[in-house]
Amino acid sequence: MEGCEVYDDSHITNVLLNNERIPACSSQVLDSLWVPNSSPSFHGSASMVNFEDTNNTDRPFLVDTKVENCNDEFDRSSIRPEKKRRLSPNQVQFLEKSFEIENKLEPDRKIQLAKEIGLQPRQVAIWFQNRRARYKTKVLEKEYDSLKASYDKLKADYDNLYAENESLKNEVHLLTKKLHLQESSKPKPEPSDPISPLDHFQPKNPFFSQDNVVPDRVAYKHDDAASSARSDVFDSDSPQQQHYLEPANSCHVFEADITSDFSQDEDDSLKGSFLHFPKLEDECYDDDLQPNSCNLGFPVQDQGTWFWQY
DNA sequence: CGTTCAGGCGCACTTACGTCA
DNA sequence: GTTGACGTAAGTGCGCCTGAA
Repeated sequence: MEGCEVYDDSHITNVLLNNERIPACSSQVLDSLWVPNSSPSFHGSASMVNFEDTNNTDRPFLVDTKVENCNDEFDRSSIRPEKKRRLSPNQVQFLEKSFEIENKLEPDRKIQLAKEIGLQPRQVAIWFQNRRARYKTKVLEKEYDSLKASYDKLKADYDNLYAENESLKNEVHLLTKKLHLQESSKPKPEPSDPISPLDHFQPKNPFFSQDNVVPDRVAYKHDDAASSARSDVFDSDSPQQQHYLEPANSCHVFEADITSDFSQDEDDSLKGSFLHFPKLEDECYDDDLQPNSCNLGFPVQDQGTWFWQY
């Protein structure tokens, strides 16, 4: 490896002397700092002492290093605190290359690396530890970005489908209204049938309501004239049409007919969600309710063939 | 063979320093 | 010269594993 000859101890020592701005201290001083039996916690820092800094911060984890014969006229400054030193670019480059090969350290490899770049094995271990943490953070950030992009795309798709669904529901409702108006113009049924089929149409349907008391449907009251005109056509007492009492949601238009087509099980399983369907005005992203907001009341088995096509 | 204990390691979290705008 | 943001070396605490007693 090309770096091997670069990172011998003497080189690192020279680097410290020349590049770490160590003033008139002899190499003896440095040698004293490389004593291998110093506290294990500070092997690394001991090799990276910054003699220029005379600020003595009270960091309990920093070993005070005696520096002898170092032009020191101040007694206090003869006791130097450990200072954190950045690894040199060459050391970092070497460690990076090693990290690319294998991001975990075997003990032998750690010692070997430490020798080659003139660091303490503990420093190498710490560097790998921090490097793994940084790598993990980057990976997590990438995954987050990817997931967020997926979410945004799905949400856009959902919003488009929701809008399309609303449009279709409105269309269905208008057509239904038209159909019933046509039927109402037909001859009256036999006297034996006291309740006209059209009577099933509850005036409480938001689009036909006259005595609408639900606050969020106040807007429909502006259409009182029209709805009162229809109210003489539609009877309001049919119990079969209680669904229309539900919150304003045009997707319930078909409910009466559809539920009659359901098997009993399907009916039971779906009733609850029909009865709790949220208002149109609500942003309805609830997972439990969402499917029903789009099914228009059609049987589930039918939806499978056309609704979830993508 | 099972248990205990020390030592090492990795990870998450934190602190403090160095650098730069 | 000061300050705040940011990157990073290193400390701390915890859990896990392993080998020796």
